[in-house]
Amino acid sequence: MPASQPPSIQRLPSSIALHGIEAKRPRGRPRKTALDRDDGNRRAALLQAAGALFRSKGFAATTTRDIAAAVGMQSGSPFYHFKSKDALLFAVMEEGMTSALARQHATLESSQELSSLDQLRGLVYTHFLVLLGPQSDFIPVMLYESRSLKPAQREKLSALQSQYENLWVPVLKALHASGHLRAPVVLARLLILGALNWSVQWFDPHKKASVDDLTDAALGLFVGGAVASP
Amino acid sequence: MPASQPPSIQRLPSSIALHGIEAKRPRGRPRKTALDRDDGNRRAALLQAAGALFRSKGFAATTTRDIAAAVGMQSGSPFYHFKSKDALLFAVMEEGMTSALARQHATLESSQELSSLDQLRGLVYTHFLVLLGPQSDFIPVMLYESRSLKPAQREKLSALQSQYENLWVPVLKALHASGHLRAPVVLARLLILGALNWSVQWFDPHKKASVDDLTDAALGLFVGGAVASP
DNA sequence: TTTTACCAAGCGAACGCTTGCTAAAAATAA
DNA sequence: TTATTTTTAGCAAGCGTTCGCTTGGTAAAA
Repeated sequence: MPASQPPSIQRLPSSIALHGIEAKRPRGRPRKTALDRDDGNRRAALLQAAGALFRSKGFAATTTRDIAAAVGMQSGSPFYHFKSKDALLFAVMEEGMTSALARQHATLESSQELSSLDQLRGLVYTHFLVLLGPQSDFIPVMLYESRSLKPAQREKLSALQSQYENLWVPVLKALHASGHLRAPVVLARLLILGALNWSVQWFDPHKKASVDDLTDAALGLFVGGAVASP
Repeated sequence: MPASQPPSIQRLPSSIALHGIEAKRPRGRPRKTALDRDDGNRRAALLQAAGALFRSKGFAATTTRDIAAAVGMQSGSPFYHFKSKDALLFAVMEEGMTSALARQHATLESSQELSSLDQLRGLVYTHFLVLLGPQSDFIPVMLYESRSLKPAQREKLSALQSQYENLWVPVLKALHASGHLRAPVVLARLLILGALNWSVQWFDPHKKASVDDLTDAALGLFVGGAVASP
């Protein structure tokens, strides 16, 4: 058995630790052969477990040991993949926000020729899916735990966040112009997103109301009895 | 170590100021005996400081030392007034919820003869005040930290909570019947309260929008473009 | 075909520090 | 005095994080 290794080993190659959403294999060489281990999945598993725990217990009340145990690791191991607990939180949020943005972009693109009203329906529906769909703890965590971030991280995230909010503005403006929306656009956006976001607190997939029902109710509430004057 | 605010004035018919939990103070003799627990302002100061800290940092991230320091005490002293950190959290929430209930009862009583629409306006306005008014960290704490409670405590609180929610139902039902509200009453209640509650996340008293503006916007959004009404 | 060198991935004990909470003593009224 | 409130000093548990070390595996040299 090889006894010991040279004294100065550079562990933790820093190029990997902080890499983005999808852990790419080291530059150049495709490292998969024969019995390829499930490699990149461990980092993703950590993200998902952390998301679920942060959501149900809160960030401060979740220990790194909890997270490790949830994916079958020992206490110190998550720190190979993430440099700190904070970094893990940030990664969860960034992942969620990036994915949500992409989904809403797709929604808007595919509803480009529809009425503003149907565009809003698309935004609302996708937003509900992002919040309440399967495996989506990431956005709720972002909504409820961003105070645990360091300022620099929060700044990065709120940039993504206002990008997301701005997607809604043109649609709401059009609805306001056509008389469907009877409230100042800025406040309307805040109130509407609030109503949707809050669903995280009470929505129960086992109850009868579906995401479709929610979408209908929301649209009825916000722009239901409208059209007003031509 | 600042934090003592000037005596804040309430803007609504309120003979029901922050009082809350059973006050067993014999009117004639203000003498304290063994059974007459402290009603001094130290306990209230602890409640208020805890509320502010729980709100800004979260329950788990707030230490009992933080709370003690905020009222100029040493680390062990809060435990003379509250038997545990949990009990302090519960007291904050119960105090807030009791006071909010009283305020809404008063609102409804004083608007009994008005139209359903104006009754809703009263409920919305008072709700905004409870959330955003001066010295009101109690309800936001309840909204965002109830997962930190023990089941027994949570149960007690959610009883108060559904009492609060049920105040809205008759008004919403009437509006639904008259065609002002275009969404199922139950979902409408959840969405509306969500929109209002979320304001805690973005409302800034230094910005131009006032609570009155918010109330107008909310009513416009929810029941704005509706049937012919006087 | 074997050896060598190296790698990513994870283990798990240990460290320094913070936490909620306690008990005794001290201070402050009544 | 006695009763109430606060300070003081600390404990035991738990926290995030570190670090020396092992493991399963690969690629290239021998």
